Amino acid sequence: MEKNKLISKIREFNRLYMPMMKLLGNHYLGSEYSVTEARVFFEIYQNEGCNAAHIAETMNIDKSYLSRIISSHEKSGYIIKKCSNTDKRVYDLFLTDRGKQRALEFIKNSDDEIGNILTHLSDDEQQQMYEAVEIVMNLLKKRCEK
Amino acid sequence: MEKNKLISKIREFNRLYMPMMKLLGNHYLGSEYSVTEARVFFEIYQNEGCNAAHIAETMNIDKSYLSRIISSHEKSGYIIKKCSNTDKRVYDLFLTDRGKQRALEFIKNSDDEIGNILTHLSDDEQQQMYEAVEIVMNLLKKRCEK
DNA sequence: TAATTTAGTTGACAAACTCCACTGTTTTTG
DNA sequence: CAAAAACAGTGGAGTTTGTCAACTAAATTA
Repeated sequence: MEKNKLISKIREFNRLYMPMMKLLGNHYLGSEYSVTEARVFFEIYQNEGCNAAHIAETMNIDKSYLSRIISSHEKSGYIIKKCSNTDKRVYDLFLTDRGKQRALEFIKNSDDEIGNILTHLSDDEQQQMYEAVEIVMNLLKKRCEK
Repeated sequence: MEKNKLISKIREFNRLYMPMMKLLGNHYLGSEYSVTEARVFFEIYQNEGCNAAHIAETMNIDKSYLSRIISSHEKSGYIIKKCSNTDKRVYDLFLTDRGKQRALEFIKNSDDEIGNILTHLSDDEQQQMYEAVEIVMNLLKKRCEK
């Protein structure tokens, strides 16, 4: 009963939130990258030295497709593949300096986008928003811990 | 200062939320539909009698691609196109009974997915979540009103 | 050491999406 | 009102994005 109310609230939230955050569509925030390409980028950014198998698993994408994306990012000079010391099949993945710079640009764009959505909020409302988001996150995270 | 904290909180939220809700990837909740195809469906569900131009604008997709998606949904017996009375270029779009039924199935799947995420929450936590989501939504909506 | 599994690559293909030119209609404007 | 411009939707042809299966080479298992 209560739960159904919550569920439909969340669906309602999703319908509002996703388009507002421009999280739908194929291009990452109007960049030249597809969402998938950008995510691969961030995956390495957040987890320097990870390998393709790890990315394929966490992103749940085809390894052959991923292999090509990685090659392409490498050709663009954004990432480098270092053959692993412990396993010659594996490449450890790193962002180049240029790649890190690019990641920061992406983050800046994303922040600008979000900032834009928040312009109308007073300091007090921003505070309320922060607290509410934190509550939601903490409740969602409890699941992950199990 | 405060605002930047809020912005990075929201980015953090997005990183957690999107994969958890399975809102990334190409297929709508594991259905046979692409996310775009499913959204066209919902757009008509929520706005019976709308036309293609309207959908193309709100979804921000190519009109020729949309035209093909609409044809395909029509062939599948999910929607019908009624030539507009007032403008012979335009078709008013409606879901068939079968289409409405399909929409309900989609919603059910989505609800199940969300329900799954919430299973570990106590009644009290569900209540907290509801209130927090509502706060966020109301704050976000203020923007839309302007 | 032979059999199996794993990381990554490649080729061939299919699905998703875009671009542009076009038809027929409506609206604008001179 | 007639010509021009704008608009809704369609179709052809292409690009991009993603999938599937077969393969190489290395690591693991038995």
